Parts: sequence; C-alpha cells; structure tokens
Amino acid sequence: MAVTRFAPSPTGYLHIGGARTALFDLLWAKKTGGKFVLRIEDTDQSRNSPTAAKQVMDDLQWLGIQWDQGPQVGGPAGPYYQSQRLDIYNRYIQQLLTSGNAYYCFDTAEELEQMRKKAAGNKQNFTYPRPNKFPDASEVEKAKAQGKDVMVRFCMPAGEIVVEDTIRGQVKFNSNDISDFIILKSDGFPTYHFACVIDDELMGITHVIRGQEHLMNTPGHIALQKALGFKTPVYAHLSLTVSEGGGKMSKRDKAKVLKDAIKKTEGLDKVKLASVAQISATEFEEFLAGDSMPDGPAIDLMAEYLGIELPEINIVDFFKSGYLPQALVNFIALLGYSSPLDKEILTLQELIDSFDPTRFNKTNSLFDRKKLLAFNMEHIKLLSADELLSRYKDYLKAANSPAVNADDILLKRILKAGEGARTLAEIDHKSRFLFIEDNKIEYNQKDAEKVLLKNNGEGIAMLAQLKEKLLALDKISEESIENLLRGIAEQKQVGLGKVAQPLRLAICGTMVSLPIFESIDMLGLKATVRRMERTIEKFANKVAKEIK
RNA sequence: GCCCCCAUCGUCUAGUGGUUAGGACACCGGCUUCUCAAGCCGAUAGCAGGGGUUCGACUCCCCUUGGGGGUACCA
Repeated sequence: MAVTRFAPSPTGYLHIGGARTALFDLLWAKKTGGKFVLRIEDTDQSRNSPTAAKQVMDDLQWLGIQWDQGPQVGGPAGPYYQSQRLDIYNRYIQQLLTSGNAYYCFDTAEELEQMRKKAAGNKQNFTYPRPNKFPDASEVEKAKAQGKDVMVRFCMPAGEIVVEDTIRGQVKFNSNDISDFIILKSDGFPTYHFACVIDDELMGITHVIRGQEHLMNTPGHIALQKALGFKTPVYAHLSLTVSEGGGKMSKRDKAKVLKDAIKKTEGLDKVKLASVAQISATEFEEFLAGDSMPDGPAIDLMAEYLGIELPEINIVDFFKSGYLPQALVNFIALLGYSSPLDKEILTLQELIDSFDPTRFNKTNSLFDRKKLLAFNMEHIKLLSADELLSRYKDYLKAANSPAVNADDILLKRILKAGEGARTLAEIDHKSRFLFIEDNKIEYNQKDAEKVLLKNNGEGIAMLAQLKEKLLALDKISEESIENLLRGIAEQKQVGLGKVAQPLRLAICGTMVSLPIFESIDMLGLKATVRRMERTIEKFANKVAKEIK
C-alpha cells in the first residue's frame, strides 16, 4: 500500500517531465492499492501564477491521471495548497528552534553572494558558516527593529547520510558538503525543503517518487526527518528526460528555438513583439541577451505572432499538435522504465496492472518525437469510433479549426477516411478543403504545375472530360465515383493517378488530401464541379501560353 | 571548482557470469498504392576505452573518457 504524491509548483503549464513523475506516482499507488495525493507547492510568492494550479490540474486530468486526495477532491490531510498551511510549518519551525536544531540568521543577499564568491575563489564548495552561538530572542528583536531580513536555517548534523534509493541503491553523502539550508524565508514562507518534509509526514506519504534533480536534496530532507522524529519514506529518483540538444527537457528548449528565430528575423518590431508577449521591454531584452526567461505564456505568444513552431514541451502543446493523451501516457511510461509485458503499446490500465518498481532504469532518456508519432498512430487505431470522435472534437476546438462546427456524421466519415494518420492534426489538415468556400481554394503553384500544366496541360484536359462524365453520373456515391475514375483510367490506359491527381488539385488546391473517392462524395457533386470549373478557368490560359 | 548520478544499435529499451546480444521507433531497400500517410517484406546497425577478478565477462571491481544533475530566501 503505497501513498504517493505529485507536488508541482504552479508556475506554468504541466510539462512532460512533471507528467512522467505524476504518472509513476499514480502507477505505484494504484498497483499497490494505495492512494495518490496531489499537493500544490506554492511557497514561492514571486513565481506562482494564480491560474497555473488550475492548468496543471486540467492537464493531469486530460492525461487521465486522477488523484485520490488533493485540491478539488479533498482528503484527510488538507489543505493541499502549501500557502494555506503556514501555521503548521511555523509550529515545526518553533520545535526545531527550541530543540536547537535550527537557528535564526540575518544575512542579506549581497553578503551571501560575497561568501559564495570567496569560497569559489578558494575552489571550495560553499557551506554556510554556522555561528558558534545561535542568535537569541533579543538579537532577533533587534534585527527586526533594524529592518533586517530574518530567516531560519536548519542545523545540519555531522556525519554520513545514506539515501536508500529504490532505483539507485545506496547513495552516500558527507554532511560536511551540505550547507545549513534555509527552512524559513524572510517572507514567512517555508522553503521547499521544509514544507515538503512536513507535508510528506502529515499526509502519510510512504513513497517519494521524483526527478533525479532532487537526489542532492534528499540527505537534507532525511536529516530534517530525524530531527523532527519523522519516518523516512521510500525514495525513488527517476532518471531525467533530456532533449536533443542535451540537457534536461524544459521550456528552455522552446526559448532557444524562439530566440534563434527572432535573431534571424530581419526588421523585427521588437516593441510590438514585447507587447504581444505581454512583457516589458527590459524583460524582452534580457530574454534575448541571456538565460533569463519570461514565465507564463510569453514564449508561446511570441511564437504564434511570428508564425513559428516550437517544440512541444508542455502537455497542452501536445494536445494542440493533435496527440492523444493515451499515446503520451504510454510513451512517457516507457522512458526510464520498461514494461514486463512483451508489447509496447499499452493502455493506462495495462500499465497499472503490470507496474513493477524494479523495472526502472538509471539512465537519462532522450525524448524521441518520431517514436511518439508512431505510438500516437497506434493509439488512434485503438480508439473506438465514438471515443475518437470525442477526442477529435476537443482537438478541433483547441486548434481553431474551421471544422469545429461540422456535424458528427461528417466528422466520423473524415476520421474513417483518415485512417493511418499519425496525429489528429494530419486528419484536420487533409480535410480542411471541405470547410473552405469553393472560390477560396488556394492552389499550390508547384503542385498545379506538375499535375495540371505539364505535358501541354493534360491535367486540364482531363478535368474537362471528367466534369462531363461526373455530371452524367446518375447516382453519386463513393462506389460510383470510384468506378467512374477507374473506368476512365483503364479506358485511357493510364494509371489512376493521372485522373485522380488533377481532380484532387482542383478540389483541394494541393496534392495531399483524404482519399479521392471519399473526398468527392463528402464535398458533393455540385461543389466538386464548381471547383473543377474554377480550376479550368484559372489555368486554361496558362496552358495556352505554354503551348505557344 | 566542489558534490552526486549515469554509460547496450541513431533513439527507447530487454539482458542480472556461459545468448547467433532480443524487441520497438527511425533510417535504408523492395512490394503495394489516387496523394500524404498506412500496410507488407527485407537489410544495416550496439555492449565508450583501459586495467583487473574469473575457466569464462555486456553482466562484478577500479581508472579514464563522455553525458547528465546539483551547487538559491526556485521547486
């Protein structure tokens, strides 16, 4: 019976790394018949956005990762927002202060910076110089009166600390390397290290599953647990997901692509761009110049304005690109973990039922988008027609597709005709022609050249003949259209392509669409003919010119 | 700099002293084909390097190299 928790800090959308951690939290809890707790770690007043917690929860739910205890659903150990638990933390701070395991300090950021520089100059790892005598109440009062910042640090005990990690085995740390870290900030909020230890105990968390970036924090947490008389949970530090460029996969990957694009764009209106992104000119310049990155939607807003595509990092990015949550869940579950089942395409339920915590591996993994695409295709095939339809409608809405208002029957036909697509976006793009007015079709010049104009305009000639025969058809159906087109091809001793491609170009403007018979049937005879006529009209004189 | 983690095909991985080192995705070739996909068939491809231990190392130990993480009044 494992009680696990996912503890995001609400600074933006849920990203792929967080989703993976949450997934394994869920798998572990469900497999053992335990509970999965969601806790919002909003102890950084400057970085938390009020909407982010909601976004994170929406994303989790979209993925099908539902928590048993936490915001929206409640539970025995609430509240589940850390910002609402300040009085609890304060009680434990007092306990530590009284027992001599913590002490006040008053350093400014500048003073700390100086100490760090000095340590670096000596090629030494910086650890906070613990005072021989801890400041007493009167000194605290004095510091407060002088307007100084007051923080509380944890007194790191001496000796070796061993982390027993399910994935990594024993990892040993020397306490001398670990600084007396701050547990209470000058704004009265606890730091992550403190709040998480308190809450894990109070919420009965038995298994802490988190990214490897937290491994170094663990000895400090264990020391804290000992000082407080808490139990130490089972730890499992997950290998990280890295991106092609190397480095932990994060929104920095998006920032990099965006920055490069901005630098390449000539005559760019930077003031306008900053305003689009809803950031100040200073923030914008800092973003361009260095490593700083605006929080929130700024990066996506700029990319949208510039019309460039950024790599998907956040869960919503994948949603908007036409991925299925089932595919995403399946894919990230197989990063740093392998299923005991002898297949790779797995449902969430299969993942839960077969979950085996000994099957994690220690190596970082690269997020391979091509493989995700393949998984997505398989999961599209796995869905029932109704499930697919429902997902597709959600997608169309998110993608602002003109197909949003189409009725279910048409959408189902499109979905059927689009079988084999790798993303919902592909299906949408291949069927956009159905939702454009006849006279708004834009022709791809290269494609038109190839199928209409080449060989003295044989494509145009084909269209003219086709039009007559299509009109003569007494009953239009996929079958009758297919028979007609195949008949013509046979009669003329040419491949079906010679007949179908000009037709496709006439109705879609491009050489890529859903299969031609279905396409025409869905479009309808009248619209098809109108588009053919328009195409003939538009290109006939070009053919004449070429013949000259 | 210091601390910590890691190392099997291009990628995700199986493998726990004796295997023809297996699968999936990608790539390449072929078939199929009304486009893009899809489908079918096939091929190429891997134990980072060096020392040990052992009758025997992909597997255990050490070193080197490489990659990653941490080094905040962020989480």
